[in-house]
Amino acid sequence: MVSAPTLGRRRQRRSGEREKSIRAAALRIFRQKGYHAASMQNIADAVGLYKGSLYYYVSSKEELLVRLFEGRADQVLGELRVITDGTGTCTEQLRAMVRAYVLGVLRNLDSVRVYLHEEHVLPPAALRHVHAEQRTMRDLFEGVIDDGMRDGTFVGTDPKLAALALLGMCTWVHRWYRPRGRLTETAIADDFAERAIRMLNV
Amino acid sequence: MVSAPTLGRRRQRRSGEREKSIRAAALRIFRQKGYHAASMQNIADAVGLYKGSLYYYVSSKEELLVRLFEGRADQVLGELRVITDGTGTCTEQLRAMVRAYVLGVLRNLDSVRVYLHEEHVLPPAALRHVHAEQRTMRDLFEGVIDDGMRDGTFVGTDPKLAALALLGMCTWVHRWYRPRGRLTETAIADDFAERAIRMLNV
DNA sequence: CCGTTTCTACCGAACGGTCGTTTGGTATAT
DNA sequence: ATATACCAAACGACCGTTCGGTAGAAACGG
Repeated sequence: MVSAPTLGRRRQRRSGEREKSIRAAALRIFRQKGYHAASMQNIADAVGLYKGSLYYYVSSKEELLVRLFEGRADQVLGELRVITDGTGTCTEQLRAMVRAYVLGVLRNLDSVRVYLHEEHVLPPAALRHVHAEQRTMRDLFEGVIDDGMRDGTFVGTDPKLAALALLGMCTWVHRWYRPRGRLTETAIADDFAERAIRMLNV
Repeated sequence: MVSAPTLGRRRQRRSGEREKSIRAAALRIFRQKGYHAASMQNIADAVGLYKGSLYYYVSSKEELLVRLFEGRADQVLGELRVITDGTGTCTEQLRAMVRAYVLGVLRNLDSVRVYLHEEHVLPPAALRHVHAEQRTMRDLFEGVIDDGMRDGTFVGTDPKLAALALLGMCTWVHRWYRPRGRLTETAIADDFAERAIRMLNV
C-alpha cells in the first residue's frame, strides 16, 4: 500500500458532478420549502437517488445547509473591498458599491434567500461566521459614508443608521424581484445606486 | 333547553386569559425558533399545560399560526389611509407615512418577524390575504409618490421601484433593531422619514 | 342550605406518521 | 479482486393529534 489507489478519472468526475447536483437540489428545495419543511427524500427525488444514498456524499442534513452558506458572501465582499481600496471619490465609491451589492443579490437569488432565511438553523460557530460577514459588509458601507460625512460630501448625523437604511433598501430586493419581470438587473442596480446617493445628500 | 346555560363569569374570564396566553406564547416561540422547529410541547411548557390540552383551545398548530396573522396589518393600514385621505402635501404625507410604518414595525417586532418569516407556511387562502395586504401597502406608498412626481414635488422615473426601495429600507429595520439599543423608536422613524424624502428629491 | 347533576378544563397515555440516519448487501467499473 | 456508488429496508426519535378519564366548580332541585 505504497500509494493510494488512483480513483478512475471518469468515476471521479461523475461523482463530483453528482455531489454538485445534490447541493444544487438542496439549495433549490431549501429555498422553496424552507430547511425544516424540506426532507432528505425531497432532495433524493430531485437527483434520482434513494434518500439513504445521499449519505454517501453528505454526512447530515445540517452539514448540507452549512456548506450552502460557505463562501457565499466572498465574491461581493471582494468586490466591495476593491472599490473601497480604490481611488474614487466617496460618491463614486458608494455608487459602485450599491451597484455591486444589488447585482450580487439579484444574480444569486436562491442563495441569498436561503442565506437570509435559514440563518437561525446554523450551529453556533457557523452562525457567528455569518454574522461576522454581515458586520463586515455593514462596516464597509459605514466607512465610506463616514468618510463622505467628514469631508462634507454627505450630510447627516448617523453613519451607522444610514448604512442600515441603505442595506435594507438593497437587501430587500430579494423579496420582490422576479427574474423575468419588467425591470432588468442593471436598471434596478443603477436606480438604487442613484437613490443611495440622493439619500445621503441634502 | 330553552336557553343555553350561562357560563360562569369567573370561568369565562379565566378561560379567555388562558387562550390569550397560549397565543402570546405561540407568537414568542414561533418567532424564536421558527414555525416548524417550534413544537406544541414548547408552547405547552410555556403556559404550564400538557401539549394535548392545547387542543381544548386550538384546533391545530396551523390554525394557531393563521390566527397570529389576522388583523396584524390593520392598524398600520388604517393609519396610512388616514394620511393619504388627508390634506397634507405629498412631502408631508410621505413623511408621516414612513413614520407610521416604521413605528408600526418597531412596536410590533415579534408579530412582524413572524409575519415576514412564516408566510410560506400559510394555507393558500390566508396567503392570498397576506399578499393582498402587502400589495395594498405598496399601492398606498406608490400612490403618494406618483402624485408627487406628477406635480413636480418628487423626481424620478419609476414610482413602483421607488416604493419598493422605500419599503425595503423601512421593513428591514425588523432585522437589526434591538429594543434597548442606542436609538429610540422615534429617532429611527424620523431619520427614515427624512431619508425617504431626500431619496425622492433631486 | 344541601345533595345531585352537569359541564368545564385539563390530564396522561397512546397513536399513526414522518423524519433523519444507519446498515448490510450488491451490481458495476476499474 | 477490489473499491465505488448505490439500493432497500429498517430503526429510533419525535411530532401533531386524539381520546377516555376526572377533579372541581357551577347549576339545579328540593
